[in-house]
Amino acid sequence: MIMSFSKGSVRSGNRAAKDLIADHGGRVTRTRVAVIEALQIAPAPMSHEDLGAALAADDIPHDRVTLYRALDWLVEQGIARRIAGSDRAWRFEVVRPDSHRHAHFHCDRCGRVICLESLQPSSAVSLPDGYQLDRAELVLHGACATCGDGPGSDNDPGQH
Amino acid sequence: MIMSFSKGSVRSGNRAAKDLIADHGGRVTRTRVAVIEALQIAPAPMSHEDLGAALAADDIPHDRVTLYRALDWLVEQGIARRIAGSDRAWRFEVVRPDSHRHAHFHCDRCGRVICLESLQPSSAVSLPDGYQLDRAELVLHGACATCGDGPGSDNDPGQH
DNA sequence: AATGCTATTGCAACATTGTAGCATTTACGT
DNA sequence: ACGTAAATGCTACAATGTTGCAATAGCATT
Ligand SMILES: [Mn+2]
Ligand SMILES: [Mn+2]
Ligand SMILES: [Zn+2]
Ligand SMILES: [Zn+2]
Repeated sequence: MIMSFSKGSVRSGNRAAKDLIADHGGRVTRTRVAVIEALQIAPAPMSHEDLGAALAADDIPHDRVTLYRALDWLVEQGIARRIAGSDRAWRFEVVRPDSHRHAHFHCDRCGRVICLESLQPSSAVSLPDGYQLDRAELVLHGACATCGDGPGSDNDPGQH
Repeated sequence: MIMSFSKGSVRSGNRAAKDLIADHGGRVTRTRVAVIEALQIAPAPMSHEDLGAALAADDIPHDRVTLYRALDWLVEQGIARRIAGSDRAWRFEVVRPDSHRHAHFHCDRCGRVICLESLQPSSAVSLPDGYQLDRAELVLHGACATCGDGPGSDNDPGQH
């Protein structure tokens, strides 16, 4: 039997996109596969716009709505995670077996978001009676290394 | 000399809206005053939509855009604070002299947001080199007391 | 390999939340 | 009471999603 690796085999901890989809009882479609693979190689959470551009760059035909629905499904299935920034655009990251929930840094100048894997929102918070905690989102705001350089340099380096 | 209190004199710690505006060098306008007063009596952060409804209920004519601009100005001046929920709508709260930045709870079922005044995002986080922290936003997600009651009761009690 | 079922897609229309430009009005210092 | 810049109130426009529905295409079965 021949074992073949999917073309973008990426880095350790990532499962083949197709298997991941099939194992969750979904149909393996062009857009789903492409989105998972894009998220797996991404160094940071990607917005819907980022993903659309990534697919386009790979000549993968896709529809805006389909992309939204693919992402919804991935999140429902626990394959991806949704992150709300301070702009109104969600960003997505693939859920890796090793990594847990973590905080994010959102650069208010260029809009880039980076993962702070080592910073996990403390879950031991006391809520009012009757309130049920599902998850905590911690987003730090400020200027990233690139943007913080020149004082007052509010550049927008392509990335959004 | 006669000392008159503004009609909605509200609760301790709140300054008269007009003074607050004037002290920041702004012009005292209908919408600004109404927004501040609405936020001062509000038990929880209000969305733009909430505020529009509140003004309408008080028969205060206002324009959508003007409301947005009033809120922008209040935030710029540090009179109000903007909170990003997980829906795409910002919410606003007045900055009281006593209270500091704090976390919020966002009910994913009814959309209500409540302040967790006692929970302040820890500011002692270590960021990558060159990153500059401005502020931290911590939002807890789950079900509020009202929504958590009946299992699976995803009601939407008017409040959004 | 062809068939059938239904999960997904693709398109067009719509919804929500916010911005931009610009002529008109209004707050307020004089 | 006046003059003037700050705010307003329109009308458009932009960004980000969602809904409905007919057409398509995965994939299990034959
Ligand atoms: Mn992350
Ligand atoms: Mn609050
Ligand atoms: Zn940046
Ligand atoms: Zn609720």
